[in-house]
Amino acid sequence: MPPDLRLNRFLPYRLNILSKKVSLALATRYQERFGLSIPEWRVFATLGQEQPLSSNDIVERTAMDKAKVSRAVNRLVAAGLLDRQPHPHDQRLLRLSFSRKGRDLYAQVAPEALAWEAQLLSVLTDAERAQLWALIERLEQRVAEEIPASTPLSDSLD
Amino acid sequence: MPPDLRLNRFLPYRLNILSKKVSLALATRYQERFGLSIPEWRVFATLGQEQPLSSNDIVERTAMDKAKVSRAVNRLVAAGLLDRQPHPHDQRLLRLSFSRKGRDLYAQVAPEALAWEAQLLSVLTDAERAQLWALIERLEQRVAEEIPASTPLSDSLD
DNA sequence: GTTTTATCGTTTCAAATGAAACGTTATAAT
DNA sequence: ATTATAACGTTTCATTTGAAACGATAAAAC
Repeated sequence: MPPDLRLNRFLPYRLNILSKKVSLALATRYQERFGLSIPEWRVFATLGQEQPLSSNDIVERTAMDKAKVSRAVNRLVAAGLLDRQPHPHDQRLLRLSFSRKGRDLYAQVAPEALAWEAQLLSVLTDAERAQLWALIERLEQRVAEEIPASTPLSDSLD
Repeated sequence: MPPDLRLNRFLPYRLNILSKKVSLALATRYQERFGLSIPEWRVFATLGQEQPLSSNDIVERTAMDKAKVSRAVNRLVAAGLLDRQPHPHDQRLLRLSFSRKGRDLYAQVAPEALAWEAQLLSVLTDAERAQLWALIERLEQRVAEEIPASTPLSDSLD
């Protein structure tokens, strides 16, 4: 008797596919309209929340590899979207923040990202949306117990 | 006024993190206990559903790149887990199926994967689990509308 | 029947990835 | 104070990646 593992009812599989599709759909827009790669967008959006931030802060908040963050930050600085200053009290840290140009771009990108998300979530009722967040929360907390804290979540895992 | 994009309430972001964590937790087990990488596991599990399958069938079912599938299949064949035969009526196709060894391994791996998933899902009630599947289904269908059909879902997208 | 055109799986190659080593700066231990 | 240890961000380098080119087979067009 074969074990009853149906892939389309296997959570890791379905989550992976869903997550990829969502990322792909959104990434296409970032790329085409604003020239941002995914890692760049992640860094950029993170700074949209809170500024200034060190590279390491971004690593923690995005679960990206620090080399990847370093490269994305460099590209964003080179593109004139971020300012990078040394931290006054700790020379190891960077103080990353939006440049004027970065702030302007964020003001364009963020509403569009939100609108896109709203459109996606419009297939759900308010109650279902609330459920969704609750479920994600619970699952993430549960799975985090199995992972040594602060393990970088590499891309090669899916 | 800054746009109100809170990343921990932004679905693409949360899905990506959750998906990565789940994959990481599970991948660690596959790797340590059975020596299977993620792409290998994906191919392997897909064949667990249905046999024989061509490489292309696997590409369609897993949303993996065909080069990646090709390489994973080669490794699995080299490891003696799969049999690869030419298709009798179409020389372009391969007929991939479990070898004896592959079937034995699957009989070991699959129940463990299911048990792990059950443990993860044990934080949810039956009703919540049903909700989860329904939500995933709806979202995936919705987002699929924005993606040109059969776009390969590359890893670099997260 | 011959010639396109399409499909399948592999291979090639440039780009992206991430583990580890590194230089630099800060903190802890003695 | 000196020394050892740790943290931050960059760089190096071997591996993985996927887009495109490829050879081989099949189907379609003519």
